[in-house]
Amino acid sequence: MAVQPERCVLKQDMKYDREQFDRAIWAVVTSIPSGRVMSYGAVASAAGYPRYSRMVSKAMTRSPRKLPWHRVIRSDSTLAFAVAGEAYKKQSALLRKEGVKVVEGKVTATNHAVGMDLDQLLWGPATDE
DNA sequence: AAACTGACTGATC
DNA sequence: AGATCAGCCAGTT
Repeated sequence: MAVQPERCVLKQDMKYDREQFDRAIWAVVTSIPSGRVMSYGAVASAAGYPRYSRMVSKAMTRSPRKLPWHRVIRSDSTLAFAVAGEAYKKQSALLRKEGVKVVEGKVTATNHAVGMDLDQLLWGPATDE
């Protein structure tokens, strides 16, 4: 099905301002609770920038503060770094330390609800209770 | 300025 | 389930 010609809910003629964008992204990432994860796309949308999933990582890299970057994963629940790479291993370790189950580079459950369906695994301000 | 590059995604096969 | 693909959009060559 052809989902989304209508570009979700947000500003499609908004002007991209990096400063502002970064702040919004940092705020969302910071709000992800320990033991929960969120996809790049979900972070972007929650920040008010649907379709900007690819920019999320850039914004996080630019952050002067330490963000819980390890809680951001792909929408298919896999980790975004190269398998076996340093970052990949670090992320898995950090997540597991928070009670998140990571199997073969894939988050199978968070400590919020072990064994839930993939859809419900991703935490977001809009979908969380 | 044009081409190439990703810590991405949803659809399709 | 796993691989491919076109679409995505600013950043980097």
